[in-house]
Formats: sequence, structure tokens, C-alpha cells
Amino acid sequence: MNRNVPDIKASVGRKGPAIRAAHPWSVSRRPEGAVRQLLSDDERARLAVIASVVRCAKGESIYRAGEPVDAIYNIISGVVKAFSAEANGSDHIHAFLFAGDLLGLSDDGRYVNSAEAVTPVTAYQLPTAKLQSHLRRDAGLEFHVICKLCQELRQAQRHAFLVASREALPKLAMFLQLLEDLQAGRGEPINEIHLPMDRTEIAEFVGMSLAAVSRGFKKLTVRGVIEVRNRQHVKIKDRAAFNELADLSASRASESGA
Amino acid sequence: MNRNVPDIKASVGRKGPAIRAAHPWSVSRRPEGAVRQLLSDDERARLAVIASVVRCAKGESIYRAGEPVDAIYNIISGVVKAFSAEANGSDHIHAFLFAGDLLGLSDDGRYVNSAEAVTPVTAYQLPTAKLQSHLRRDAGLEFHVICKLCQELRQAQRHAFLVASREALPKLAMFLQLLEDLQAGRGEPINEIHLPMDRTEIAEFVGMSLAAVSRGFKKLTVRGVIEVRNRQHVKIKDRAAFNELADLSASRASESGA
DNA sequence: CGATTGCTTGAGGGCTTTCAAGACGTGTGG
DNA sequence: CCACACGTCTTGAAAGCCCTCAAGCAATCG
Repeated sequence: MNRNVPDIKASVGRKGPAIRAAHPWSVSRRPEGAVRQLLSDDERARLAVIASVVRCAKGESIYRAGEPVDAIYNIISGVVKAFSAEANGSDHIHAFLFAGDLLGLSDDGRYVNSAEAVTPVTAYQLPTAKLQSHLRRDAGLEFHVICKLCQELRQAQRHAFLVASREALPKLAMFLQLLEDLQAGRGEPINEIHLPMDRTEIAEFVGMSLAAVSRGFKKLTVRGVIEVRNRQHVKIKDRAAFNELADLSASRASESGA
Repeated sequence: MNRNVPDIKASVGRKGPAIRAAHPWSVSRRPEGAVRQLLSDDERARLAVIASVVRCAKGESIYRAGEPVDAIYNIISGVVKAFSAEANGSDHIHAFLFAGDLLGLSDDGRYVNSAEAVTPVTAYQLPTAKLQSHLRRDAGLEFHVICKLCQELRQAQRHAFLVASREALPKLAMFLQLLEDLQAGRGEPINEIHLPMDRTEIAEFVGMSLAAVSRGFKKLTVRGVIEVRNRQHVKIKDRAAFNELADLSASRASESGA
């Protein structure tokens, strides 16, 4: 990864770090919740002062678990996986992170998981030392970080819910629903779901074997629930069946009126 | 639950809301990490102004998923479970919360999960409206909330890791290790692990059937890994075997030098 | 002391995992 | 432009683990 690159070109047209999340305590009428850019142009500009832009090729490591924490990252473009290594050699992926997400969760001064680029990635690097002193003086900015953390916490719970499911089809349906929601939250079209990661990474995220993921997609296709255009693009054909699978265990409180 | 009780007696001797967590960006030498009270007496006193004390009996509901968010809670004593209902009727427990923890995670103005007292509970109730305006003016307090959220995020990831495990024994070992760590973090003795929840709740947390939990404890006992004094107290007899089970999948980076 | 709740234990079935081989697709070199 | 080679994905068969259903046991409370 190219660290501390004073990349002028990349900064051009960028306003600075961006945090996408919903305000947890206010109600919105928009279908996608209230996912939006939290930071004002001014806040982004102030953060840009302490940030540098880094680029990673696909598969490149951003940081490793156990390393001393020197910075947290804010993704500009691309997809990152946060994972931890298991004893048997394979990894367990905690989360996929997209543009507007923060990563670099730490404990006791060290990263608690590793991060690696799933696609080519551009990100702001925010040194913790500078960031912390910056945060202490800016309550508004801090509040936005709180909103973002709340959102990540919800995602983590949703992920735990997903992996807790024992059957393959509900798992995959929930996974696709998760990606679809994120895609919608980013304002991208959702006629098709984009899967930037490969089947192995999906398996490591949902907690199944690679073979089971393959079989699951197959079965969903045969049943007419989804249509796999290619390995990166999936379309929901039977929304009712899809929701039934995805909501089988996850009874989401979306229809609770007033 | 008794809401808005101006409980003078409960407030006596209490300094106000307390948030226990580790500072994510600084290194500590203490074995239990740096888990400590984050708020200063002054901060706690300022929060106490907007807080009221609520009490719940065992099994009582604190809030339900889907309800409009009016307050978040800070546990003074007792244990709370955060859960969401599944379609089949049983629940999935996201987390057990102890003294010093915050609960009341929300999305789009509504609680995203339900909370219920596992034991008799005393907690501060902090109305979100007042809290938010309070937070906006106090960067130091906000920073502590950020620290706490980071900690909850780690817990959520650890939980996801736990439920992702497919075998019963590693799951239970990780669960016991989790409780032990929390117990140590609270400064309580760890010669014995205290299980305030019943077997059903353990099953709903680790993502197994009640029967499997029972069988798992049995097997751990037979193998001499643990000793079950009674249903609420477990002792680790064979630490090596225990760690082998718990760390089988969770390779924690605790021995990385420098 | 009896009843209710919580926990344990047994047997059969279903699902995923594992191991392994084959198909697909992509990128490179001729 | 085609052929080859590699990595990725799919598919098959046997085995293991936990789940479900159900009955028996223990502990708690009135």
C-alpha cells in the first residue's frame, strides 16, 4: 500500500473525508432510511488537513491485526474486507466496507482485525494522534462519528444474526439483502445486486464452506428466486420468495405502524 | 418497568451515569486491558442532571424493537439482554449487558432490538433529546461515548465470531471466555465464572439448541475442562484444554510483542 | 409437600462439511 | 486469433454434527 502519498490529483474534486450513515435518533420518511453524508463541507475540509490519501491494489493489506494503531481509514472508493485469521488457516470476514465507511477498529492501541482491499481501494488515512486532538475540539464532528459507529454496530449485529442462521439459503438471502441495502444506501441502482467479492470471501463472511455457497446460489437459481448474470451480478427474480427466506429468522420491525 | 422515578435513595451514593470501556488508542500494561470508568466525576454529575433512575424486575421488558426511541439506558446494576425475535418464536440474543454498559441502539428513530432484564436491574434513563443537546456541547463526553461504542463493536464482532463456529464445545468455551473477560474487566474475582442467565438464554446467545448447550456443558465436565458447581457457577479446571477450545478458531493477537 | 419451571438425556433425521474431481473463464503467449 | 494454463467455481458422494421431538429428572416456589 502506498502510504503518505501527497496525492494531489486524488484530492482534486474531493472535499475531504466523508462519513455515510443515518442519524440514529431522528425519523425519516425516505425508504432507504436516512443514510446520507453526515459531514458538512467545512468539517470535511478540516479533516482533509490531517488526512493523506492512500491507494491499495486488489488483495493488498491495509493493516494487520496486532499492529500498533497509527491511523484509521475512511474509504473513498473500492471495497475493503475486515477479517481475522482462524487457527485452521482460513479467515473469518467480519465486514465488507464501502465508500464512506470508517475502518481501523482498535483495542489497547492495536488493531483488532486485519483489513485488505477486495477491489482497488482509495482511502483517506487519518493519524489517530491528530484525529484525537481534532475530535476533542469538535463536538459536532464527534457526534457524526458516534452516528457512524452506531450504524457499524447495527451492521455487526445483523452479521451475527446472519451467521447464526444454520441453513444455507436463508444465509445467502440475508447476505444478498444486506448488499442490496448497502447499495441502496449509497444511492446506486438496485435492479441488480453487485458482488465485488469472490465466492471464497462470501463463504468466509457468511460462515459456510465455499461448496455450500456455490450450491446455495445454484439452488436459489433453480427455484427461480434469483438470476445469476455472472459471478458479480445477481438479480432478484422472485421478491416474495426472497424476502421469505431472508426474513425467515430476521423479523425486522419495518411494518410497525406509528 | 418503573419509569421516571425520582428515586432519591438510589441516587444517594451514586455519582451519576458511568461508562466502562477501554481507551481504544492508547496502550496499557494492565492485564485486563484498560477497562475503567471513562467519565470524570464532573461529567457524571452533569449527566445525572438529565437522568432518572429506573428499576426492572427479572424478566421485565425495558424497551421493545420498533418502539420510538425516547431514551437510552446506562446500567447501574444487574444484567440485561438485547435480543430480537425470530419468526419461529424463539429469540436471538445479541448481547448481555452489565453495569457500565449503554443500551438503546436505534435506527431511524426506533429501537432496533428489544431489551429485557435478565436479573433485577437498576439503570439510568437518559432521554435522547436532552442527551443529544448535551452531547453537542461536550466534546469530552462524546469522546467517551465513542470509546464505549468501539468496545461494543468489538463485542459484537466477537459474538459474530462465536456464533459462526459450527461446533458446540468451541462455542461454549468462547462464551465462557467472554463472560470471564467481562468479569475480569469489572474487577470481579475470576476463580469462578458467574452465569447470571439461564441455559435457554445461553442457547439463544450462542446460537444452539437448549439441548446442545446442556450436552456441551456435560461433555466439558466429563472431559475435565470445567466444573459446574451449580447452574450459575462454573470453574475452569483445565486451562490449557479450555484455551485450546476457545482459541481454536479465535486466534487472538495478544502475544504480539513490541 | 405438590406443582411448575428449568434442565438433562435418548433416538432418528436433515443439513452442511469435507474430500476430490471436473467445468468454466480469464489472461497470457504464440 | 487461437491455444494453453491457471485460478475460480461447480458438482458428486460419504461422513459428522447438531437439531427436533419427546420423555425423564432436578430444582425452585408457594
